[in-house]
Amino acid sequence: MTNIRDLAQMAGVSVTTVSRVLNQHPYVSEEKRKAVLEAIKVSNYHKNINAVHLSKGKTQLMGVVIPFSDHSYFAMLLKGIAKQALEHNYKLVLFQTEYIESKEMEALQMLKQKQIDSLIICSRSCDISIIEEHLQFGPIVLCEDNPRSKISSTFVNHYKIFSDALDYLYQKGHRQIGYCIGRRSGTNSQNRELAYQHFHKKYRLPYNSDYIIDQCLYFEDGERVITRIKEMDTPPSALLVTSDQVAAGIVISCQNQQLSIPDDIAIIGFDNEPIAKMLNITTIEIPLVEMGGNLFQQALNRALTNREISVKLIERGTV
Amino acid sequence: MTNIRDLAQMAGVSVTTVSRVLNQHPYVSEEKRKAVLEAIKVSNYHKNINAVHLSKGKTQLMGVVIPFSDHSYFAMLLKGIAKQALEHNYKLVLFQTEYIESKEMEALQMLKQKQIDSLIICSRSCDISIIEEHLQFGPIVLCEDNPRSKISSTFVNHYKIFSDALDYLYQKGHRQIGYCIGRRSGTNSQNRELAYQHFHKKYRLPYNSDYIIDQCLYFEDGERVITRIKEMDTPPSALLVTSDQVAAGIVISCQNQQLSIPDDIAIIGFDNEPIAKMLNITTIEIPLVEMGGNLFQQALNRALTNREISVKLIERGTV
DNA sequence: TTGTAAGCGTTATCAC
DNA sequence: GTGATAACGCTTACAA
Repeated sequence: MTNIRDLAQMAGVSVTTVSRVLNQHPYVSEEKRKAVLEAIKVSNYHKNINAVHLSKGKTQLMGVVIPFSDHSYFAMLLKGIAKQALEHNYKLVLFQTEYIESKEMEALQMLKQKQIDSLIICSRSCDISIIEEHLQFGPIVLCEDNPRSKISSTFVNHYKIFSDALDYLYQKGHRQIGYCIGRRSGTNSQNRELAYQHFHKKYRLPYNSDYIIDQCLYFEDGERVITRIKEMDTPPSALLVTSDQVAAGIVISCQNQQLSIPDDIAIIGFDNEPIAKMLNITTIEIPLVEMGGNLFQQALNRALTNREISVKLIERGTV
Repeated sequence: MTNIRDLAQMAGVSVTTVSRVLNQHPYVSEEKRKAVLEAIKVSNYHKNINAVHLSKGKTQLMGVVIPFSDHSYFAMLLKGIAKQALEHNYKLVLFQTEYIESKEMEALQMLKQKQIDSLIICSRSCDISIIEEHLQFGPIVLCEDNPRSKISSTFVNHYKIFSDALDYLYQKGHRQIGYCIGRRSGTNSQNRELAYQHFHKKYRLPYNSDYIIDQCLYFEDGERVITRIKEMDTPPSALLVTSDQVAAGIVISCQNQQLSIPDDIAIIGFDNEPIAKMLNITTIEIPLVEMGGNLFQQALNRALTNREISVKLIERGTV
């Protein structure tokens, strides 16, 4: 492997001059530039980027933490991040954590060790205080509403969205409303649960924890939801489903099992994915790709910013 | 940022000893080890991994090229790769190319520049000769059947699979068979097209290029397929659909448009995703996660291996 | 416009 | 067991 010193020797110049040519800096005579370029060509030279990284203390690598790479919500966030990354000449290092805390720690570890310049955590498992401790090693951004934290974030107000959606269903006459969620433990999930509790208090409705169905991540989970609902003595008349994929699975399951939508059960999905349009599912549009782009921008800066993204109810045929 | 030299000074030992402790090498007295460990603790020291990379000439980073991160086929391959990566203490650098050649070139560039140790290309855009040229910089593996090439690969025999599936449909009485595909230009796609042509020759069936429908990637593309088929004077009686997602979209579309499956049109999907089971779709099971794992293994070695993975027809209700 | 030389933070070789 | 010291390949003051 030929290096910058070999090049300097071949071209009969100093390493500085070679470096200048390599990084298109000014103040190099055309003559020497050509000599260097020639040397590069004949030697089939390529920069060792690790040396650059060590020297500069930067890697142009950004870490992205997601629990599952085959889940549409995260895939869309990732799409937005990847697009911005490309434009800004950053590469992405992917951490697929499956919500295992130790895998998330590995990402933080890499930030500490300077292998990545900054970190986007799309869904967090480990404690917020641990994240904060790592802030000294580089920008970290989250995709959740964490007031009074020192961490930048892009988020939607899940409390408000859930409240509004529940109100909407209430206006439509629903009194027994359940919801489906991926996991119950995240910040976003907890905000939703809070909204759910407050809703029941506000309208003095009986609170039924059976109506909260978790582990709803993929299309096929919709089947389980319907099976479970059919077993209930007093099933909910409406369901908030925090993923259009799952909502779609529910709709299909209902077809298979002769349940009528929205008469037997009303459905509101989330995200407004194409599948929701196709199946005519009422949903709450969340601009995930845009959010991904915003997360990237925040990770690029050191500034502390918390940006709320607004959403839109798309009324279709499942309510 | 404290470094290994500071540590040596603090602990009153040499950098070598510190390095030994850091890398758990033998031949360090318990006494000095403790001193070093103590220094590490009080100084909040962390290795600069870039220096390690430079020194070792390796990064423990593996590149993965996929066209779309929100496509289930690639998401599953990625899942398998990520799992192995974790076990072998490798991190993944993701290149989302959208089939744009220049983005694939960036991945090759990083291999050249030693920022990644090896590269897995799940779906290739650029010429095979370009890949071969880059083989000198590190292992590159492909996910396609490229006989007589010097490139390692894990693949399924798309020619044979397609031939068998077409024969199967022929036995079931179908004479007008079409197929849906993502793009027509990849090696895998061309093998399938070849099988399709040979099938028609073998049974002396009229060949109708309208029966090949491309750009079929996502669930929602199923709708377009059905729209198109309904416009045909002599529509196919069966469809090979190279993705269960699209097959599922087709099945739903048929429901919406009062087409009966398999009477009006028979469907065979690919991959055996959960959605196929749920919608009772006959499909060809491809162990994508396992293939991903195998790709990783090959990328880890320098040996040239070409491994064919076998598949299985899962008979359900759409044929 | 050009070059010298001092980093960047490790690992590896070799002598003691 | 231990420690100098030379790589690794690049960037960047600073000097000329």
